[in-house]
Amino acid sequence: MDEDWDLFAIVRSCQPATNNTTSNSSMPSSSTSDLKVELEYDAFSFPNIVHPITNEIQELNQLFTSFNPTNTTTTTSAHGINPYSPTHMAKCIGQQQNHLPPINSSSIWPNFVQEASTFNKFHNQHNQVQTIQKQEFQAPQIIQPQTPRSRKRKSQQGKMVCHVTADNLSADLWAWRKYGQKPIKGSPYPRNYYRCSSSKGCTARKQVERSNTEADMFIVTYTGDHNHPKPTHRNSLAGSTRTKSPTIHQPTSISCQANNANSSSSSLGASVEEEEDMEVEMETDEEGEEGCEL
DNA sequence: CGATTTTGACCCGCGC
DNA sequence: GCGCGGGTCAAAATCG
Repeated sequence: MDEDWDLFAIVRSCQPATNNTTSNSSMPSSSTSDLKVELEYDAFSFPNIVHPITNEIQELNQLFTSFNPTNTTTTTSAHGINPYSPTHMAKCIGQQQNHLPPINSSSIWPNFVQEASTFNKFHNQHNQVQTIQKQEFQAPQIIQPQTPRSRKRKSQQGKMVCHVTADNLSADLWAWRKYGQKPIKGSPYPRNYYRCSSSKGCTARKQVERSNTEADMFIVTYTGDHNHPKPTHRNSLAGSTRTKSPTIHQPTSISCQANNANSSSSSLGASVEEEEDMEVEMETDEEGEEGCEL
């Protein structure tokens, strides 16, 4: 069976380029890095496990979707910005990043909620001037760039960077389809490019690369916006690996290094058991981001 | 057959 | 203007 889901592929593909040639042949299991791979793989052996908290983006999405009066309807502002998109939220949150404490979820969430209220105000205002034309998530809602294919540097676009462990990687319920892999200058690990496969018109992108300094951490960069509801469970086909690497079935328990209770997020039905494993960097688009403009 | 991964080629923003 | 490098495309291979 090839149930080893795409995290394994991610992990495999995030091996240093020097090891890429051996990734398909055999999988030595003695080194510590391989043990880590097994652990990560094991975390992916349970795709049905729904992590209480998956990642910041999903929670943001849920949070702000819950604030969205239209709830299941993607709302795009007249300026082409979906105020409920993770990316846009990241931008806006980032603008108050200066007075946010360092990564401390218990204080982050109230700020999110506060932001959500602000957005709700703006959103309601925009609803008065904009007719929601689509009841479902469909491609026509996508704001097409003027050029068929935006080549704007991602570094200049709104994005959210998360430092996550493999566990958190596995907790991403969105269906991602890999569309590219590039070696990154200065990094021994390649960067993997994923797009959301849940909806054809979805512009959400995800980049995964292994951390240069912390081998057990992954740098996940989210860009773009989901224009559809979050899937309730993972697509069984999504992310299935095609390589014939031997499957590794070595049960290992997933260690939760951080079990800090988080009251603010528990109200969302999510326990933040891995908060310490996940760093979220809200990177703002410094150019042309008129605050939380809508 | 449809969906995915792989991977080389291509595009283009950006720095010099 | 040029080259580098990041991001995307798309054909081929693969799998369920």
